Amino acid sequence: MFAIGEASQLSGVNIETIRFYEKRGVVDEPDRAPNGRRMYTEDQVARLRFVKRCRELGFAIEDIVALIGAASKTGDDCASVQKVGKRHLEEIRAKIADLQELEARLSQSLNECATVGGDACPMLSDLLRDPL
Amino acid sequence: MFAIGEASQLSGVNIETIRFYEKRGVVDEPDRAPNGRRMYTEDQVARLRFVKRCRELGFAIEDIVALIGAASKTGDDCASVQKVGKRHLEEIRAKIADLQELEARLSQSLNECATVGGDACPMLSDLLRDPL
DNA sequence: TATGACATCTGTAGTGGCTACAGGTGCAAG
DNA sequence: CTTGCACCTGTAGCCACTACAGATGTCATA
Repeated sequence: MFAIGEASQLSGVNIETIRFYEKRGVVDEPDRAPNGRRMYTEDQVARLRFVKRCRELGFAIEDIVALIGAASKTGDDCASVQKVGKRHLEEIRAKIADLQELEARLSQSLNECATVGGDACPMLSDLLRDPL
Repeated sequence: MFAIGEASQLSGVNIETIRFYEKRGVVDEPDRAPNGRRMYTEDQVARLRFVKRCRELGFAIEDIVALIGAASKTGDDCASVQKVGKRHLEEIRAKIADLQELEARLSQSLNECATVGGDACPMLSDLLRDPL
């Protein structure tokens, strides 16, 4: 059994975040020691690690709860997992596309700004197009 | 002079968001009609459009305030604008790189999930590596 | 035994950039 | 007169945390 500080170190999840996950129902409430402190089993620490990896992959908490639900079914509900994963992958791809467009627009403005030199900043002109 | 609804339509900025920008000092407080309603000049509407374009490019509100400050100087403070723009561009590029790595990891997991079929979901196994 | 340094506890507030209400005023048309 | 709309203020909610404040417990050392 591990105290919350140990669980935090072992899982890489911040102490405050562990308590936050508990409040949100992402992880179960652990048993308490007689002095009221949280005591974690190895399995509970493993779940914290799982949540951490999912967050690193950008999954929303809601999705993670669903993934845990799918994993808890006997034999894993692979279809559900795939559904959540695919949707998330599409979101990531859409975000990448958005950001790449931003990148193109912004770097063009900045390029003009670097090559032209004068009174009115070309990047601002791009953004303004009308008087401020 | 435009009422807030007109200003919203002309600028593309939501009414609630206009009031929010005012509270945050992104745009100046407009004059009020005798009945207390906000009345916007063309310039104020143009500034709302400016803020909108900056937000579309992903600039933080704090950055936008700085950009407006630079634009208000006589002759535009092009150096400041470039500095803010370059920093933001770097952030965007960093985000793209992050997301591309996520994309790679996630799509690999999903691929395995699609090709393999069995009791334990390979995507979950990827995420778990330890017992839940 | 007293002291001080930690670890943990609960609960609340702040972050960013809005959005969504609740509850009120003002004004014109039917 | 009432319906309906635009507007007003102020507050709470979203997401996933993070950062306190203030209390209590635990442990090692002087």
